[in-house]
Amino acid sequence: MLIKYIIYQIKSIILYLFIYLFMQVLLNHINKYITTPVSENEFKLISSYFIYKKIRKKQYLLVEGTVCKYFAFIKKGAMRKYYIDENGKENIVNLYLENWWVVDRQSYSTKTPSSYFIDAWEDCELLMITIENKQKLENDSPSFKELIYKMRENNDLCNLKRITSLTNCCAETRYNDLISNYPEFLQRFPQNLIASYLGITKETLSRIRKLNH
Amino acid sequence: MLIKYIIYQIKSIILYLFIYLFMQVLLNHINKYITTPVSENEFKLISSYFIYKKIRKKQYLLVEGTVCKYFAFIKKGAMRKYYIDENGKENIVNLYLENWWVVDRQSYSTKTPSSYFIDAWEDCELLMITIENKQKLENDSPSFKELIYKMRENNDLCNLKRITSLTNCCAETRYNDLISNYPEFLQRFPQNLIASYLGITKETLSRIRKLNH
DNA sequence: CGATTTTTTGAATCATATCAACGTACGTGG
DNA sequence: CCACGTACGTTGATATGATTCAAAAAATCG
Repeated sequence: MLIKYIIYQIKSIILYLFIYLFMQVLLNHINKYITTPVSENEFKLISSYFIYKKIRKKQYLLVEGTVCKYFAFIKKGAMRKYYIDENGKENIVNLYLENWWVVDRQSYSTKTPSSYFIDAWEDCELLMITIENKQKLENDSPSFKELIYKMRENNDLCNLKRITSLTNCCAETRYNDLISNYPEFLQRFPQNLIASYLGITKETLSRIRKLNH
Repeated sequence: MLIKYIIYQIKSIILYLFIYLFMQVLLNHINKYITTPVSENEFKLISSYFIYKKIRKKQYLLVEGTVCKYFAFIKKGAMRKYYIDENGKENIVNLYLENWWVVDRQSYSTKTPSSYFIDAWEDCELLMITIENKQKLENDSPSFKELIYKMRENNDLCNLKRITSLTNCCAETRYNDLISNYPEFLQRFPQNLIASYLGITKETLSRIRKLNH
């Protein structure tokens, strides 16, 4: 019994250390975006709200028809957001890698069922916070609030760029721009997903790549 | 002298009444978006920060290379946001009508020079607030803060829809969707602007309209 | 290794752009 | 108020870019 107890204690200590280590990644990320570094105390507060979760390839973070409950930070892995159209085809809306935030803002802010699926393309390690705790933390931690604000500006900017790109550029330009902005995408995602994200067919993408040498 | 003074006073009263009337439009707009109606006092506070301005067709609200200083609410008229590409062609980014908010968020939030022009397509009446006063007002007026938040969610949603539409729909579908969402666009903007907004040529738009009978 | 997924290739087809010309509407100055 | 010029819209012929479909080749996974 004593041994069992000791093992249990050791396990929780290890778990605690792990989470602490994992949160360091988030801390670095936050400090990169905000003006004054996060204090020790504030960081403890932030840490207390996050949960660490591993999800395996193909597992869902969000399923169409359910309300988005979590804001997730990708510590490790790759994810995708997509919807299934009337022909049953998957349409990639977003691709995500390490240090990206994943959420369906529309669903969580209006509390309505999502029209998207979000799943893990690779095995993932996530740092997650519930939507309610995110609100709380935004009120209690200026740094976190600033981060959320900046991430949102960032996201907004990306969306606008994407609209401009889709409106005025041909498939080849869009592909080249994507790869120069996110070269890792090619190694981490198959070409058919990238093609879908760009709004072109996999055949077209294959031909573009052939021409590019 | 006395007469001059009286005239001056009458003028300012009239001006005040005008502004008060104009602000009613904004009040209605705000109440449509927020949960609890704006109180008398809060509305007075909001009113005090706005300036009323008429601008004539073709006049600029924002010029490329300058920093966006105002948040503008269109009380009356039509505006457009566009950029000029390397070939000197105008590319329409957004079209705006009554009760829309006009701003270059990227420019004002990063305080960097804008890459867009915003001008009046029709003679306009605007209710404008400086970016600094907008921040102040967001802190002092919960209703205004809620409005800004809601408008932003809204904008976000529109951008996402536009990305999906550009990625997966053909020109005809995009045009039909636009017209069913904003039927006024056709009466207020020439087809070449609408075509540019949709990312198609004016010839293609003309042919689509012909087929639609 | 076989099974499955992903990528490539070719041919036919479709959607949209381009270019050039003409038609129409509108507003301004004489 | 008319005539003119400018801006806007339509049409046709042709070119280009991207899709579709089918099949084979290559890569990946258990």
